Amino acid sequence: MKKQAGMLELPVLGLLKERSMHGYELRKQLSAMLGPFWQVSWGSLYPALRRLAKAEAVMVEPVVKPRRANRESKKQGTGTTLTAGRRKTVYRITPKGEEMFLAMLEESAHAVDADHFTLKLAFFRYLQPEARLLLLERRRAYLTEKLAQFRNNLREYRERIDSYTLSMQNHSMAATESDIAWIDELIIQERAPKDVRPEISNA
Amino acid sequence: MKKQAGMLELPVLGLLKERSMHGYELRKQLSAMLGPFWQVSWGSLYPALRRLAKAEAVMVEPVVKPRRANRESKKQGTGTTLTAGRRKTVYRITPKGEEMFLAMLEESAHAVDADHFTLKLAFFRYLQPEARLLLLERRRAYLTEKLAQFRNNLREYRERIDSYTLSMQNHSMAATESDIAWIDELIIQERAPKDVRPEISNA
DNA sequence: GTGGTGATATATCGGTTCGATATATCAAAC
DNA sequence: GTTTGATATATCGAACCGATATATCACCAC
Repeated sequence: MKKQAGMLELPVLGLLKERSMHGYELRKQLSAMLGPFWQVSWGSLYPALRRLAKAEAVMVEPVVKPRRANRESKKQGTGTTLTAGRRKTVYRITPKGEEMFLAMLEESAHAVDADHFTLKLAFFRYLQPEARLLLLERRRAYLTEKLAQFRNNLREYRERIDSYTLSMQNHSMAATESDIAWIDELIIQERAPKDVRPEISNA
Repeated sequence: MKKQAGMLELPVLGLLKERSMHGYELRKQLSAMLGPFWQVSWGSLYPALRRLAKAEAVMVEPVVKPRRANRESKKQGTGTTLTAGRRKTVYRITPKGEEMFLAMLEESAHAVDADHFTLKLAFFRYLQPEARLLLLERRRAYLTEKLAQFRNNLREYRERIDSYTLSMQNHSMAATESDIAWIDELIIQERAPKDVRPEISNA
């Protein structure tokens, strides 16, 4: 039904791959990248970071706060307007973490439900075109199967379902069809040659 | 991000309100009602049933299997082709369970995310039109807010997001807009008088 | 200056859920 | 007769959510 199965590891590693970050910023970047429906909770993010640290996929760099102004001397020359100054725990990805990231990204199983697929898509640039197409096709097949299940389901239960529930299922089917159409666009763009530029367009 | 917070109680009580069922059938009916994306796991359904039993919202009726044919006499007259014959645990809703169901259904807070809203919608027929409109408006406001967050988000981060992620966010926004349009339809239908039939339509 | 508010930052707890797995019974196919 | 597949209940560990606690710091009003 929902989502659960070590899902944070992939995006966390993916973000740390670009630059080291601390937990709070990680969460912000996650929402920025995936949209406002993705608000990971602290109760899942921090344990996930600890798991990654334990697996030696990330290194912790406890940052000692540079104490902008000391109690005695109010204006010190060095770094007065630094952005930081607070206790932070910055995480940096390790070579082992990079391996884990790629392994998780390429693994084509489990990439099927909406959330896992979204997470992989966000790091598609690290995959080869063939690997991307594989994931896209799998996602498409999954959605097509769900659509068939919707139809079978309605064929069997339509009479027993009230109008609100029926409207919900119809909307849900339409959304699934829209998802498939979107995947199809992605597939087409993936198959389109990017380097060859037709000389017809003289705009 | 995802869904979690005693969500099964409402639909389980709602189904048992119509007729008593055992766990396995409950799961099937749940999928039939809500569609193929709703496949509750045993690990959440059975504990939920136990919670409900503990709260005296449901009663358990252990059904002794009618042993179609005894070991000695192969063909007994009574009930040869009964559909059952297996150990089952049938759950029946109690008056207290009915109260809980209505209380959970009417409570307008927390009705805001997609899953909770879907679950409430599936039992809208037990609500007054005003209560329905309240939930619909709340859901609409929530989606509108998310849409605004999408736009702010993109305004700030568009340059830093790659094309795959951008495509995903655009698709996600379109889906949210489609959700809002659907809610608007439901609101219109809810406000439309159902009894008054205009005499113009002479089809 | 000092007091309040809100953003930044990390952490933990309890309860819920998932996914996998185990174990049986029974119907029907083979 | 035996294998397969649907029915049926149950449990386990890992992961996740929501709420909550605790600080630090920037900023503004007064």
